[in-house]
Amino acid sequence: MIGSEKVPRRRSETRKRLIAAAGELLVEHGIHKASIEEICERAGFTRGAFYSNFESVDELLFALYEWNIELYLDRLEEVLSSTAATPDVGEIVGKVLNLLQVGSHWQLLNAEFTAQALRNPLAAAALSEHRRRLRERLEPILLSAIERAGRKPTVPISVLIRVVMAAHEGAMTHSHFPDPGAPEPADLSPLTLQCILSALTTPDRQPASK
Amino acid sequence: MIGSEKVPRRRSETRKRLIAAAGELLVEHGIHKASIEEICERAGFTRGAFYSNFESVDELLFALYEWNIELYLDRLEEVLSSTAATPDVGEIVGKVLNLLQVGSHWQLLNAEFTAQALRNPLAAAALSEHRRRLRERLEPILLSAIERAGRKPTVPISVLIRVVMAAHEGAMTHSHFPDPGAPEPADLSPLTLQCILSALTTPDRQPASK
DNA sequence: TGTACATCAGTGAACGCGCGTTCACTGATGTAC
DNA sequence: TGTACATCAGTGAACGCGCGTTCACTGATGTAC
Repeated sequence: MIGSEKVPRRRSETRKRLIAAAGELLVEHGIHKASIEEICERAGFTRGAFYSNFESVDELLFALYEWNIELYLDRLEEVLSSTAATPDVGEIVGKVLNLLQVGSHWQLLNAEFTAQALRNPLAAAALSEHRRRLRERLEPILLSAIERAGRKPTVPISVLIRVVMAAHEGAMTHSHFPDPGAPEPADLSPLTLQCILSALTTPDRQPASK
Repeated sequence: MIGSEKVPRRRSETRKRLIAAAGELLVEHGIHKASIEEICERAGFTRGAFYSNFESVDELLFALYEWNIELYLDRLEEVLSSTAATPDVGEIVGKVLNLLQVGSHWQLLNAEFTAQALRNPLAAAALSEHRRRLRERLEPILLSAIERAGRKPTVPISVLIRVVMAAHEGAMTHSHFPDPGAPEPADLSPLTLQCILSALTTPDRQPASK
């Protein structure tokens, strides 16, 4: 009985190392340039180990994406527990969304998976599902932050959260390629979120903190 | 003298066909899965023609991106000339930006190049330059549309245009992966742009049209 | 205008290697009795 | 507790092909005289 857990545990450890190696290589020079041999070498296995754990490269890619979604959501939990007391709506939203994007790793993954999802329906479904889970988690936070600021949404909260997430993603992406000529805000996200929140909420009562 | 133009003209035709073939294959299954052989076959050449025209696959990819930027800007000109009379700010901006994104071809290119730009500084520079050119072209249009609506920006126009473009890109990307569960607006872009324009402009005088 | 020569874009055969895929195997771990 | 057997994760050698890269070539086009 202990044994029957031990074998799969080792097996899943191998999967994890292969997935992690694939993730590193994706960041370094893109998934599609990474060979199975390279992934296995990086993970400290021979190529046979790959075929013993995965059917195809695509299966590995999906596993990689799923794994990163879990990481993403885990980090979200962390961030939320440490910012719950922040009163300002724009600030909390920006903080939450930004802390998840430290470095460009997630953006790289996101860009590659978006490209994949635009032509592969299975990948598209995975991406939709990921966003759905993220929205689900963010909705109550956003709503309560808006309430604490003494405002209320003028559109359904589900619409508001989608607009916020989409605009934030665009702002993050664009912020990574700043205009060398114009000395503008390095990060467009706070301003963008502020626009959306002020346009799609309206004063309700006095802020709770006052 | 005529001849000295004729030879390069034929040569550039070959380049064009190779670039076009690479574009088709990028849309179909991603650039990195396309082999030089496949690109040449699609274009109706043998592999030698590739090496006669390009140093490397990367050079071809850059050419592909440049070529699409030209297409993009050309289509922009067309769209602008046919919508110049539209009075509503949000409408004109949305129309202009949306018409450029018919189908998902441009989004696919954009996603792949964004991924590339996140790790390759040369690609990043190309992307920045492309956005700069697009902004340059859009700025006066946006400004005059805002003026016609009797409003004026509350932030520098260069900031406004960046926020608009970034938010629109995010909205377009997210709109491609709708939530199967929620019956929400299929296209998030109009609402998003409306938010930004109402938050970052203020009434100036009566609208010109009234 | 005609002949001989030069240029050069694209051909297609040949080379060879990187790497995907397979598979008989090893040795560690678990199970039966 | 010990012996014999079963399972199964990962090994590593072998196969072979797809494809990147090279290069001597062909034939079309241009140039000189």
